[in-house]
Amino acid sequence: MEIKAENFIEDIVLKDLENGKIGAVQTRHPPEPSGYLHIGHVRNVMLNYGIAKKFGGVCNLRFDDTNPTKESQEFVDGIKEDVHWLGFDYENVYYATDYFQQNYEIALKLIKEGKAFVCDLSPEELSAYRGTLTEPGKNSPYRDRSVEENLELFERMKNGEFKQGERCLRAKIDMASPNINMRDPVIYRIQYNHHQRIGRKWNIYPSYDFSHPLDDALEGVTHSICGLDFEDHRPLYNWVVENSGLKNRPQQVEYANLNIEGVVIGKRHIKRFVTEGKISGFDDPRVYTLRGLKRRGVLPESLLEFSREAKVSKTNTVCEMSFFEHFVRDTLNKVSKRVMAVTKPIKLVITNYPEDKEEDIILEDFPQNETTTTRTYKFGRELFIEEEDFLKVPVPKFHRLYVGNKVRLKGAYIIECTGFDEDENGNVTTIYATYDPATKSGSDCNVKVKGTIHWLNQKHAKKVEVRLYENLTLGRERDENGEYTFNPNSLTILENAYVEDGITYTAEERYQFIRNGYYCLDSDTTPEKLVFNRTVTLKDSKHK
RNA sequence: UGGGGCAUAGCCAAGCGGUAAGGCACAAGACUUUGACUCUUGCAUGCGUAGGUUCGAAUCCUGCCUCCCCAGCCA
Repeated sequence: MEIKAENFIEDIVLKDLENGKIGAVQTRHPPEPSGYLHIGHVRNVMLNYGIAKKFGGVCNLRFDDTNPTKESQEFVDGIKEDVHWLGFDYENVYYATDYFQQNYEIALKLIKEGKAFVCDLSPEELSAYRGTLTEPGKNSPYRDRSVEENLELFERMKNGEFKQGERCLRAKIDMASPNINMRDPVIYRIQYNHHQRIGRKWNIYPSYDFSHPLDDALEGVTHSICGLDFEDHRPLYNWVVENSGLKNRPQQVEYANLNIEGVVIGKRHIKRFVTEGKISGFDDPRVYTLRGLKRRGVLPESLLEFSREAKVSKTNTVCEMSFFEHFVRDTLNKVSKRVMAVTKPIKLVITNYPEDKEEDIILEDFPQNETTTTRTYKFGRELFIEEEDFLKVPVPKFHRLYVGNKVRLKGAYIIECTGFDEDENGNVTTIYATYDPATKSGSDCNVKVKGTIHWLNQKHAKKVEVRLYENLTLGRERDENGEYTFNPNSLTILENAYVEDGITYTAEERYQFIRNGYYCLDSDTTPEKLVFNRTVTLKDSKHK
């Protein structure tokens, strides 16, 4: 079977394979454990695992844990869980800290070759020496220290003899480079914070620009896939690899991150809202972390499909919310149990139906599948129907209830509306209708109606809570610290709904509340109280 | 005013010198015991812009404009 490249990254990989530049592909998924994975990460995860799998290579999970001030074990565990939930199995779990000894030895080698030096400039001075976007930088006065002095100083940095920020190790490249990343970048800094994994073992930490290419080469990564924002770092990435003395030659490939219109993805903001107590946690259903999405009822298949269909390119991608929701609906439509529910109940009386009579109405859970499980509704004289399914005065193309019109009660009979009561404010209080016994669902009847509505027997309706979510967004205002405020519209909207009492709901199932959207049980559900989260609405907005 | 990128429909995107794929959204219609799903049809004389090369240009060349990224001892 011929393997075809589906995007420009696969194209690069395929060509490298074909012309023998590499023997087998190897990739890595390199999250920094400084937050939970969010929807934007899915494509990166998928690209790395997907390409490795497609071309018969391996993909390792590697935590880029070179900055203990931002990282924690909580995020390491969380990311592993999330990757697993998405459906990927990593062959190996590595940590950048695994390579600290090798990183250190390569730093020593660079110093000995005169390609790195210890700099005493303070962070502020270093910044001033770096120059600006339009002006070249100036050489550090410490740039020409002898190899011996550099070696000694670096050793003392390692031994913890200096304060944080007092000295650093820099690569000796070119202070006049138009690419700021090449102006003698810092490759090692002093760091005394406790590290979640290695404690206080090291006093010096390699920077991303130094450790990442080295770790790629050390692991045998062939293609180092990353965001567009690292394009400027590629020359430095290559410089490090070339001067490392390592024989592997990993190649950095950049692509555009995937965003969704109006969705807050920044770790910084999400963390802040958690800390400020604005949201319940990283799994708040209003936020697009994988856990938030999961709690809201989104299935991993939808995320994968979404990420696959939002094609990879190098243009800044911001897709519409409707594009994402399409995949959520598409997946849910295939797996959701169909259940009747009423959110705004209005009383319907079938005037020619006996008061004491009750009938079992059996509906299939999955009308479109072979699955034959069913649920039972009790039909009776007094029902609830959805407020919006009735209009005092019909509008054109409205096919549901109004006086004189016929509709089918889902799974039961065809009824004809005969009248209604209203209160002094003109609000409809009760609707009256007659049913036609010959039209029972399943029987051969010639009556055709355009509308079908759902219903619940008042006596068997159980009140539940439903939560609708507005996506987390940032307000326009800034607070006293200059931070964007939490948009007050990003609320949880609590509503009541009624469902059939005799049905058991479980956290594993997804439900399509007919004509109301897809729901799942929230983790706040208790035996006494059923709480549903609305995942996404049905694609039905006309004549509401 | 430096460097690095990207420009094709409302959104995402294919296209790589031979006459603009596909998906989302939208619109119309069919079907329907969910106005869902499914199906059918429509949707760029046009590829940021101005020139040039060519029998022929979204594709090649030149100029210009827009937008994104870079001045952490973050990643």
